[in-house]
Amino acid sequence: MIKKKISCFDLFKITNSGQCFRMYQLDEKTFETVAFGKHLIIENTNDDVFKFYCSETEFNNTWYEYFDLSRDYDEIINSIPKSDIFLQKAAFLGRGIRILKQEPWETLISFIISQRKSIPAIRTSIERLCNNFGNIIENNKYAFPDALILSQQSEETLQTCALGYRTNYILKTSNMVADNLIDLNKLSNLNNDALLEKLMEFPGVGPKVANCVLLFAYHRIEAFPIDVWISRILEKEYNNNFDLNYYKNTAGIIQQYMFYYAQNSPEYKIKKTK
DNA sequence: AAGCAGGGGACGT
DNA sequence: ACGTCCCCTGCT
Repeated sequence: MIKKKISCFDLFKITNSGQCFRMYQLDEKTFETVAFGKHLIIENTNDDVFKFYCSETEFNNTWYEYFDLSRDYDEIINSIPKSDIFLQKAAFLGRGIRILKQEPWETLISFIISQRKSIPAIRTSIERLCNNFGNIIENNKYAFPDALILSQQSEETLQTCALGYRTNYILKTSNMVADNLIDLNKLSNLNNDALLEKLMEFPGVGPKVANCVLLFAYHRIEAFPIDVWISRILEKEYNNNFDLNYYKNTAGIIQQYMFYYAQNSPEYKIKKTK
């Protein structure tokens, strides 16, 4: 176990930020996640003190980068202009969210699944995928299955993970990666535009999913995925006149604050037509 | 308690 | 620019 003092690190908000789907809250102060084939438990003992239940080597080699701990998020929040009242508000609410650096393969499949699904439904699908096809790590904890294993499954077998019409996307994408038509780990040296274009070669990957993979796996902080929640914000708060150029270097982080605000504010709950 | 609407889109037409 | 793809979840 190692103990760290970290500011701007809110595990509850990260768990519910919609960028990862395998992080769970165990009790008031304890969270767990599985990533990179490792199971991690973190305890938020008080204020900004955290206990990571892993070796120091594992912390340094895996989790430090995974949780983006080298970045100063307060500096980013402070750089938001006072005139942007909405973002001030959203950043205050979302303070503590960090942009995770997740595995490209897992992120790609997760966000293909995400289309037209609610977050709990996405979690269910991914959990079944891991339990059914992933390597066991320890009791009841399974790694995210690799492309080869998934490519060997039949449509019927994959359907047990409640993937719906996305089954075919995932099967084809798995085949492309298993056959090494696109090597996800070698895409890191592409610039944002080229990377986006490359990812969109996978079936079921359009601009939104590709931008999520850019941001949450390749850690391109400039990526700005626009989903239904963000477009509601851009319409309601900015009258569709949001100047993204102004926030170009931190667009992805700004996007997370917007998303979190939309998810947690009553005025953005889905309206029911009576 | 069953039935219905809607959900972090992409794709073919 | 539109309808359609599928199924889980949360509402009534």
